[in-house]
Amino acid sequence: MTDMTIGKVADAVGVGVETIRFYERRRLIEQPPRPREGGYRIYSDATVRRLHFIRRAQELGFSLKEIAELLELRDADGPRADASNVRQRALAKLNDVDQKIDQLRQIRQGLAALVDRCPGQGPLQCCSIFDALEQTAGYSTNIMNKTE
Amino acid sequence: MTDMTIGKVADAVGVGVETIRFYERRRLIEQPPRPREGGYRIYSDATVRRLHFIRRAQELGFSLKEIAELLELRDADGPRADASNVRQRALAKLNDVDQKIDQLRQIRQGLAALVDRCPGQGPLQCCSIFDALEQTAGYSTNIMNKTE
DNA sequence: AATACTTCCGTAGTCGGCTACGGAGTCAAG
DNA sequence: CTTGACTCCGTAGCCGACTACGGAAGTATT
Repeated sequence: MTDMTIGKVADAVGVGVETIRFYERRRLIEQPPRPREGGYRIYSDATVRRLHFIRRAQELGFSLKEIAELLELRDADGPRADASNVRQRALAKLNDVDQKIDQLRQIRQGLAALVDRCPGQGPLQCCSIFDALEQTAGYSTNIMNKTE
Repeated sequence: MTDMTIGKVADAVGVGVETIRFYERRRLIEQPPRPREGGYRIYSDATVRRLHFIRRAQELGFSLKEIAELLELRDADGPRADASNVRQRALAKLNDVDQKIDQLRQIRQGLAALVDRCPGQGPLQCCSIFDALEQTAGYSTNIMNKTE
């Protein structure tokens, strides 16, 4: 594996160079070691993986702040980690995640219902996609019943 | 139905007054009729429904820009309005959502395992758990939601 | 060695989506 | 008719997450 300088890492992870430096400033990753002051940053595999994690988690709807918390949880691996604290935070996160999943399920259901009711061709007046979304009432989406 | 002034509408739709004016500036809704210059805005049912639509669509993961496009499509009420276009967007979103749910399940599982294996004391060493998210390989969900 | 490319840094700008401010004008209840 | 809540408007600020700039210095290529 060649020296992973910032540009290569950026390509590998699928983000911009500036974004990586931005994450560094935000303390999401450490500044990687460099040969002498002012040299180029050389990234370890671990850091590259960490960056992958950050992107994935972001795709999942976690904010950078939340991601920092998740990473902290993992970093708490070690002799000084206060396990009960970690456990508690893990539980809290688990809760968050469950909520997110629920929310996404609702969204999914809504979209599925829309797709289902939308003919996919012809003028829009025949497409009830908008009607469903205009309902004042809350989530009374009974149209769909087979989400899984 | 009483005169729907902006505050009532805001309450009904579940957004702030400023948000409605913001949507107006963004051309998501028209400025509603008012009794003489400088009077209060009085909202029609249609506009209130439109606002509901906007909120719902947002919950479904559409950005304001995308919503504007959807509304435009509908406003172009007539032979040129193409439902398949709308349907396709919805399908794309549905796909995104499904992927997100899958990944969240992975995280959930990881967190659950973490909680499970960490009894609340002692050092942690259960943290290869987030590995799934660190995988380099694989698809890259388009976080930016660029549907084009 | 000369050239070309990459990275360095700090600061500033952008974009989406609101949210706040403040001093007027409007309207409905008492 | 006064009071007080609501609304008017424009502009400014905020937050999150980047993205751009530009000149200097570090590497790589030939």
